Amino acid sequence: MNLQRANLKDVARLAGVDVSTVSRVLNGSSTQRVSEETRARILAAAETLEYRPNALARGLRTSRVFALGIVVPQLDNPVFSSAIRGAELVASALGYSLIISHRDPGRAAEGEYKRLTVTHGVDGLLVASLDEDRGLIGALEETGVPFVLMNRRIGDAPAVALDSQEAARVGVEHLLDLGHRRIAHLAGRLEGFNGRARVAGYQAALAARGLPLDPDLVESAGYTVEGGTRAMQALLARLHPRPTAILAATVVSAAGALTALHEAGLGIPSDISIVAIHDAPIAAMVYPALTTVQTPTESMGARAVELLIRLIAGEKPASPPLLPPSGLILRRSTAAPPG
Amino acid sequence: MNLQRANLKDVARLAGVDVSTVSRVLNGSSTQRVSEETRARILAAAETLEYRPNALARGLRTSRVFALGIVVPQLDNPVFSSAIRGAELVASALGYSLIISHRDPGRAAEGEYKRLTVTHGVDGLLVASLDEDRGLIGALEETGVPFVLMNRRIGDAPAVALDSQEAARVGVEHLLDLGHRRIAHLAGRLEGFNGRARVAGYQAALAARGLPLDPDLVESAGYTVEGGTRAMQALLARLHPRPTAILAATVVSAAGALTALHEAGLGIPSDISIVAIHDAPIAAMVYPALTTVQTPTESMGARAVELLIRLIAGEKPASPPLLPPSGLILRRSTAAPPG
DNA sequence: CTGTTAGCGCATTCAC
DNA sequence: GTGAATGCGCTAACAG
Repeated sequence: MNLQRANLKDVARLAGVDVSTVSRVLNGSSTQRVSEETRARILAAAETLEYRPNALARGLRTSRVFALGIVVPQLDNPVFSSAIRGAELVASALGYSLIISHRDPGRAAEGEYKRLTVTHGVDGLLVASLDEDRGLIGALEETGVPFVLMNRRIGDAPAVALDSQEAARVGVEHLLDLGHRRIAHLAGRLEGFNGRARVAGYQAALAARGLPLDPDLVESAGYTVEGGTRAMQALLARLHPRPTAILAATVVSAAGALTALHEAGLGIPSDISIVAIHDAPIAAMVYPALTTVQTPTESMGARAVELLIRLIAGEKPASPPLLPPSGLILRRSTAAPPG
Repeated sequence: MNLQRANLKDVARLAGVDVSTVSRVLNGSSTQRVSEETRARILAAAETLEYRPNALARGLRTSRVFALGIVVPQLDNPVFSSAIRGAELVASALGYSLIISHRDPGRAAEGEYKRLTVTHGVDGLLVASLDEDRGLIGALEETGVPFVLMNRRIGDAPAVALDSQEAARVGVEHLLDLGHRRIAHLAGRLEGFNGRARVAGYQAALAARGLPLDPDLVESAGYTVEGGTRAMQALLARLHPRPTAILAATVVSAAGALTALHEAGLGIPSDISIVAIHDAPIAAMVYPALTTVQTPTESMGARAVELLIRLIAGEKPASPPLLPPSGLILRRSTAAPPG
C-alpha cells in the first residue's frame, strides 16, 4: 500500500527531526556527526515507513542516477546474454540498475548513446560491439559519460575482453593430446579482434609441438550456422587427406560444421573430432554434445561493471588483463583420431 | 561537447521568452496556444542548443519516467530473448526505455519489484514468469504500478500470451498430413498454462481425424535438453510399436530428443519425424534442422508493451486474444512415415 | 498568448 | 549535533 509514499519529510516528522538530519544519517556520509540516539530513532522511523529513496530526486540533485546503460548487438548470442547476466548481477549488488539496448553499436549508435545518457541520464555505458568501428569510440566519448568496451579492445579505451588466443591454444592442445596432428580451424572473422587472436593461438599451439602451419587448414566461417556449414564443406572438399580434428571459433559455427559432417556421412568423433570455443547451453543441445573451451563470459560482464563503476567514481583504473579460459568441458565430440 | 548542457532556461534565454513557454511548445500539449512566431523561435533555439529534456527532472515533476521494467526468469531462453527484442523495439519507438532484470519472478520477486518501481520509479512492469505462482499477482499489485504478464495468463490480470493449443494443433496436423498416425507428444509441464494447452491442441488434432487418444503417447519432458532426452528414451522403451512422429513442446526438448534418437540409431526423419513448437535459432543448429511451428514471440513482447502503455495512460484495455502461431517452418526433421 | 509562482524529493551549504 | 534555506530542471496551475 504505502509504497512510493514515504519520503524524507515523512521520516523526519516521525522521528521528530529535520529532513536534512535524516538525509545525513541515511547517506552515512563520512563526515557524519549525529548522536547515536537520534540516528537510531531515524533508522527506526525509516524502517517502519519502509522508506525508499527516490532515485529521480536524488539523481536530479547529484546527477548520479545509479543506472548503467548496456548496449549489445544481439540478445540471443550466448556470449552476450551471459555477459549481461554477469553485469546485471554485480550491478544490482552495487545498487545500480541496468538499462539495456540491443542496437547495433556501429549503426544508429550515436543517437542511441545520447538517448541513454542525455535523456535518461545513465551514469555510464557498457558497450559490446561486433566490429572494430573506430567511429564508435568517438561517439562514445561525445556522450561525456564513462564507458567500457566488452568483448574487444579498441585502442587503449577501457575494455574487458577474453583471452581468445589462450582459449584457442587450450582447445588445440586438447586435440594434440588426444593424438591429432592434422587439425583444421574454422575461424571467425579474420580481421576481428577475437578472430585474429584465435588464429594466433591455434598456430602457437601447433608450433609448440613443432607442427607445420598449413594455411589451407584455416577457413573463415564467420559466426553463423550457415557459415559453419559452408566452411566445413569447403574444408572437406579441399583437404585430402581430410583433417582428423577441428577447432571451431564458436559453438554456433561448430553446430553448422556438425551438419556438414553428418551430411558427409562422417562419424563424430570416430572420423573427426571437434572442439569449440565458448561454452553455452547449445553445446549440450547438438549431437553429439560439443567439447568446449569454457570462457568466462559472465565474468566479462561482471568485470566490466566493476571497471565502469570505478571510472564513474573518478578513479583511473587500468583495464584488466585479457580473461583466460576457465576450463575445458569434455563432452562427446572429441576422441583419439581414427586408425 | 555541450551534451546534457542545454536546459529549458538556456533555450528560453536564447529565444527571449520564459521557460514555461518553452515547456509548453516543446511538450505540445493539446491546449497549446502559442503564436506561430514565438513557437518557431523556440524550436529553432532548442535545435541550435541541441536541447534534450532531462528525464529525471521531468520524472520528478510528473512521476512519469518513461521507463518500463521487464523481468524475465532467463535471458538465454529463445522465447524470452525474442520477446524482449519485440518489447524493446516498440518501447523505444514510443519513447520508453526498458530496464531489465532477470530474476526469477517467483522468488525474491517482491524486493525486485520494489527496487524497480519504488527506487527507480519505472512506470510499469512487464513480467514473464515460468510458473503459476499466485503470490506473484499480489506482489505485483502491491507495487502500485500497472503491469502486464507475458507468456501466460493468471486469473484475469492483464496478459499477453501465445495460443499454445493452436500451435500444437498445427504441428500435429502437419504430421497427420504427412501420413503419420502414431504420434507421441513430448510435453512441457503438464500443470503449466502452456503445457496444458499444448496437450489439448495435440488431442484436438488427433480427435479431429477420429484417432484414439492414448495417454501412453504423452510424456512430460519439461523444458530442458536433459528432460527431452530422458522423456524420449522413456517413450522409446515403453512404446511398441514405436511412434512414427513426435510433437515436442519446445525446440530445446526437441534437441534433447534428437540426442536420444541418434543414440538409439534411429534415422530422422526416415524412421521418426519430429516437429517442435516455437522457432528459434537453435532449430537450425541441430541435426537434422528442426521443422517448427513458428510462434509470434517477438510480437508477444511488442503487444505487451502496447498494452502496458495504455494501462499507464489510464485506459482500461482488455488483454488481447491469445496469439496464434504465425506459420510452419519446414526443415529436415519431418517426412512421411516409414513403410 | 505568455509570464509568475510553486513545488516534485532530495543533498548540501551555512547558521546556530 | 541539528535545523533552515537553496536549487537541481521541469511542469502545471494561475495570473495577467
